[in-house]
Amino acid sequence: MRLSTKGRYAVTAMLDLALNGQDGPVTLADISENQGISLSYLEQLFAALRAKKLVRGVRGPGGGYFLGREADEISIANIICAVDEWVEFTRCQGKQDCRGGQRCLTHSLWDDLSRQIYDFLEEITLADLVERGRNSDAGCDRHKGDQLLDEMTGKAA
Amino acid sequence: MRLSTKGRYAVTAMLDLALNGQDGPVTLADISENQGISLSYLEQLFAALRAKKLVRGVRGPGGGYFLGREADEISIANIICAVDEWVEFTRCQGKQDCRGGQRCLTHSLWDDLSRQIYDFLEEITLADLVERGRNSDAGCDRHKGDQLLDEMTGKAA
DNA sequence: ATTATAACTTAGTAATTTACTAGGGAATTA
DNA sequence: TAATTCCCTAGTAAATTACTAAGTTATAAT
Repeated sequence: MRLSTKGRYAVTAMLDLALNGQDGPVTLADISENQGISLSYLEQLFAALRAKKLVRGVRGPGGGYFLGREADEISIANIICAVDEWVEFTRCQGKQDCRGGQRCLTHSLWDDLSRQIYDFLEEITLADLVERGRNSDAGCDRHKGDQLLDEMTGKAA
Repeated sequence: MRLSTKGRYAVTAMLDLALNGQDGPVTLADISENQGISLSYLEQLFAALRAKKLVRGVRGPGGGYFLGREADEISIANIICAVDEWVEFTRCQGKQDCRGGQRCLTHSLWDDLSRQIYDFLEEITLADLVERGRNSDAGCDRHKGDQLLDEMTGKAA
């Protein structure tokens, strides 16, 4: 089990697709600028996401990326697993002896926890996040950037 | 938000304390051998845990470490935070502009998720893990270490 | 057809984090 | 006094992260 900034990059990039992929594909160049992640690093992340069919690429001019499935069919666990490959279960696999059960016991307790976290993240989908964000008026502090923000998001001034 | 092998080390070490700290303190040397973590690395981890009052050290011969509070008063979030210092909230803090709301929106959605994970881990205590492990018969493959393990966990043979 | 676009691929690298080694000091017990 | 164990600092090898560079391939527009 692992959860790092790499996973965060992947999730926010996928959120970007979920939010902006309605009318046509989203280019990595766009995401790069939106999220402040280098283009080439994004390409690496998306290679992993593509391998797990979480995104679908379209080449050529006007191309870009779509979500590989509906947003409510993609869990956070799916995304994290794709880029962080957390198959880090410590079920003392033969090699490492159990040191009288003590090490093995704590490992097994950790595995239980790891499983709980996985199940938790498996239940949260991209669609959930977008939906909850919409409801709770989650946005940045609306102080001075209001006009600019409203212009871009299409709200009336 | 972050969750790495460092956090796992900290949690399993704390589990070690919870399991073996009933009758007297547990030495880092014991934990080192139990968990297969280098002594000096453990000292670094415990420096962080000590700073957050999650453990209490006793010096001198016969010394070692106790839990700083009762096992049901120590959450997994407490432990992870102590060693991984995940204060990694991306609430675009003035410096980084919002790029027309787009970056800020996904960041805020991530923060929501991060908060959800935190709340989840805040609800799980060391005592919970130990208890659930006992109930679900979580141990290693019960082949040869049975008697020894049963002795330690106090089960009848 | 040619050209521009944007996905794909590979190799290399700076920066950071992880996990450890080494060498001590300070408190406490025997 | 001596042994033990926590405590502290500095240095370092290994791994990971995040990026740069330099391409190739597929597709759409001209």
